[in-house]
Amino acid sequence: MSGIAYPVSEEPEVRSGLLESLIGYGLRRATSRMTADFMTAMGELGIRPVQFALLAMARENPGINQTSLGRSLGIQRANLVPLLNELRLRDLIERRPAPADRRAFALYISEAGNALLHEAERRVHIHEERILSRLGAGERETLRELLDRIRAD
Amino acid sequence: MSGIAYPVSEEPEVRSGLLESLIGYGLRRATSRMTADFMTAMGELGIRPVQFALLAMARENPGINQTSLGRSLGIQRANLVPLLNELRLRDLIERRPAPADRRAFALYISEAGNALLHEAERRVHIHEERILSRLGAGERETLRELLDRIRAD
DNA sequence: TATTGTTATACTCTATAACTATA
DNA sequence: TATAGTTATAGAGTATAACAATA
Repeated sequence: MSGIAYPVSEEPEVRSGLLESLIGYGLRRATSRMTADFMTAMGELGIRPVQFALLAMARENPGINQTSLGRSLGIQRANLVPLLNELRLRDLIERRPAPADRRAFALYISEAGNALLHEAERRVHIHEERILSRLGAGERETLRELLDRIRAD
Repeated sequence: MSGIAYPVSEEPEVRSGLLESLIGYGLRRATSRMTADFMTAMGELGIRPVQFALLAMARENPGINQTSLGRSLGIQRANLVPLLNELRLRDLIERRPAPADRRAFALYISEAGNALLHEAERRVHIHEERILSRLGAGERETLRELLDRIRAD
């Protein structure tokens, strides 16, 4: 007997049976690939996923405050501070005193932020189309819905 | 007109239409919740997702080397070093000279590693059952398969 | 008393470049 | 020349505790 035959010049296959059976592992790997391609898609725009999310939320919720913004994105208030500082330094968002609460700030996307988000959005759609090319429209909707049910508490 | 009526003592709903339409965002949020609950499930075992994956791979692929291990998990060789050092310090994995290549090491899960992985695996299944309770068996299989298609290149 | 925003800090994950010893 | 493992380092994500100003 010559033992197990492997294809010439390939190493023995690596097993990962347990991991492949876990949804959590599949989620991690899929998210990792998605994030890497997101960064490629943004290229010189210098927009990471978090920043894209912040700009999108600022556009859709003009005047939102930091606590509410953080809660809706799952980002802690403390971690939001440097993220928003960077966006303000780049003049992508603006901050004004909140009218009814002198502790809080009202956040707004700027003109430049709107323009950048518009281009980023265009690229995100190309990016998602590229990564999800193996999924039909119905499958994408199914996936979105299943992911939502995992997120919900 | 009194304006839009909100439920008493709740803040106005936050919109996130764009983000909710993106699979990438759904993946990030679902992974985030999954990871947090994974950590809770492991409790005092002190096992993070990466370490769980390393132990599982070492168990299923006795004698695997670091490069091959890293490639199959999507971890760079350089980042693997401190991770494996920690597992070796805790006597969860062992390293021996690779028989056919004096540059390489052969990795093996230890007795203690096997015992710990066994308990971790038990908890992981409880954890996945808890998070995926809203998904039927067919839906879980569908999700696994869709995630695999996203991971593939 | 509770909440908003902030600072400081510590861990972890990820990416890159450069080195050594072997192949 | 290429590969296995290592070191060093830097950027980014995430978590906690504590504080000042205001509610």
